[in-house]
Amino acid sequence: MASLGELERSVMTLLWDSAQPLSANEVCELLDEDLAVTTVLTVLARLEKKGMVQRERASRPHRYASVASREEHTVEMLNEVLGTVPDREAVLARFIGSVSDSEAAALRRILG
Amino acid sequence: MASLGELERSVMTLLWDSAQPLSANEVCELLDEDLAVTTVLTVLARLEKKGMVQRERASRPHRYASVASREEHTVEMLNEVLGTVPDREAVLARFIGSVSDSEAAALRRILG
DNA sequence: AGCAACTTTCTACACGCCGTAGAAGTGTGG
DNA sequence: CCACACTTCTACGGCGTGTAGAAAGTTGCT
Repeated sequence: MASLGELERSVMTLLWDSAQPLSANEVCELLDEDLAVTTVLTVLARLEKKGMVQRERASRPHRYASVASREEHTVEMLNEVLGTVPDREAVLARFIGSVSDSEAAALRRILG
Repeated sequence: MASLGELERSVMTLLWDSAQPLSANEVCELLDEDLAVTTVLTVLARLEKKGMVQRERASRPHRYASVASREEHTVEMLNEVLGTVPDREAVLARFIGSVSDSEAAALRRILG
């Protein structure tokens, strides 16, 4: 269970794209919506509880960073989806049948 | 958006595994929990609204069948997950790096 | 030390989804 | 036409999420 709401995802996207951990205020400014900083703090706390961000409590203001990279997290999601079926390979076969030629080529390359 | 709750998933599983369309009563009996038929009907109606089941309104009782196979649906889910990220291939690369040897072999076979 | 400004925590509310099902409505075989 | 089976309508409670004010905590300055 690591699915994200819309705002949660926006926040994660910022953290994923940032080289540095960010403060709640920085996140708040980078999000271009007009949100109270407490809203952002709530979301960050929830993401922390979900294990998706870690917070440096030492520094003031606290700084937040993603625990896993976007790719790692997305792979987890893929595996979660694949975990709902009895036959992963059947699904993967069909998935591969549905991707573009160039992506199929990329997959072949990756698989060596 | 075609994510499923727990009961919804149980119902879909029955429909996916059934060769024939099923009535609400049949679903209710096959689910081994002790649910009211109206509960099952509600869930089936919601699944219909989500576009996941189709209902034969002609026959009485109505019979319900899945619209897409389990594999088709799951592939849709995979694509939904992959749609949340700007670089599908980066995720797929990492995914492939995470699968077992035998599954990697299967993927190679599928890719031809 | 004491205040001002900033930051964090606590609490809360609304909304939508889901599990759950009773009450009321509708159709059908005898 | 009536009992029975089936369906629709309505509803409620819980949970996740977006949203944020009020209150509490911290820090730096004078």
